[in-house]
Amino acid sequence: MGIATDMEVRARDDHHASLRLWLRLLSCTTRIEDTVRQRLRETFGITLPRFDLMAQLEREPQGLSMGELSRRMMVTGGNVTTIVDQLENEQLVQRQTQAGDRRSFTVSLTPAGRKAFSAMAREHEEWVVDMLSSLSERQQEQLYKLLGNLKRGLHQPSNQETP
Amino acid sequence: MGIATDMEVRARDDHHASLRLWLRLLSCTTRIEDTVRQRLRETFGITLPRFDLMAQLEREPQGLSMGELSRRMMVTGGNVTTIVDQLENEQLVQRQTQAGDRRSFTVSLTPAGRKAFSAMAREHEEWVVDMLSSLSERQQEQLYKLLGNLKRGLHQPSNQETP
DNA sequence: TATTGTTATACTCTATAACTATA
DNA sequence: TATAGTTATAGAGTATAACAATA
Repeated sequence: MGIATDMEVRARDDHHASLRLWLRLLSCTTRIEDTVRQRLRETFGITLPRFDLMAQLEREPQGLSMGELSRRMMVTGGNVTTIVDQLENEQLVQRQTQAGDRRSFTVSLTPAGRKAFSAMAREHEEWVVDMLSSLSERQQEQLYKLLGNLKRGLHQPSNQETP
Repeated sequence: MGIATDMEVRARDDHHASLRLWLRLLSCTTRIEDTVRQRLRETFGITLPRFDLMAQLEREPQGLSMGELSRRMMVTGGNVTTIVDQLENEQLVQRQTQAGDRRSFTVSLTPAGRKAFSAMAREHEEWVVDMLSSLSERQQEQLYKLLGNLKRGLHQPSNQETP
């Protein structure tokens, strides 16, 4: 499984502060992500991509097309087909044909899927709350804001060919 | 390639603030990591695990055993064997037999490996500096400190069975 | 027996590309 | 022709387990 390399160990004194920051960011995230992944598997026998797909559907009770799922998950279509096939086998999601365009389906959670997802989401949230609990509410807010700035900065690839 | 799902879209109003923070953390990290991975491949034809292994060796000029590499990279031994095999084929690292214990080797960078790594590391650092450049120096410091707190908190699994 | 490392194998996640059926 | 989705395949990246050589 691997519970996260401590990549931060790579940082050396002569490295730029930004690099140290990045390695620390990577190290924290990987550690949390690996824990979540492992617990989702152990507790619910589900993988992160499948959990994510169900989360997408939970937000859209009216359902989503395969293409829209593919776009939202930033994953190519073939992969969505595979995940939906699995979840459909377990009767957690359903494909419904669309009137109007017979090439396309609407995928949505089944009642069983909604129920299963909500149990998983509850646990998942507890894990995350617990793992972040070493930061005060105020610190979490600060972190949230800083990451917001970072994220906005990443939006434009920031390849400003220095003129 | 995939340049990072925007997982943050999963966050909903009724979700705990910690969950939103986690999704944002994941989203930022994934986006940077995917970019780095892609550029390492395009620019140097190298994967992240191979880059990481070379980084480990660069920090230890006297070399490391396979087992120690496996521990530091938090990856099982078979995988280290594969990576070292590849890098040895390209003459970037070398295995040297140890006097004293003939089961074990010392792996270290060759001069060519040192040279190649230092060129890659320089570029890599530039990419990172650029991607983080939307944050001021002061903001980066703040972020670094907050993540330090978080990381310390993660060290003990924080499974404090609430009494 | 225990340890170091290798080999063989499998599974998850992702991508690309050829294909089918509609439109 | 173009689009929605599927199938087939490949390649990272990881794990486990059986194995060989040495301690």
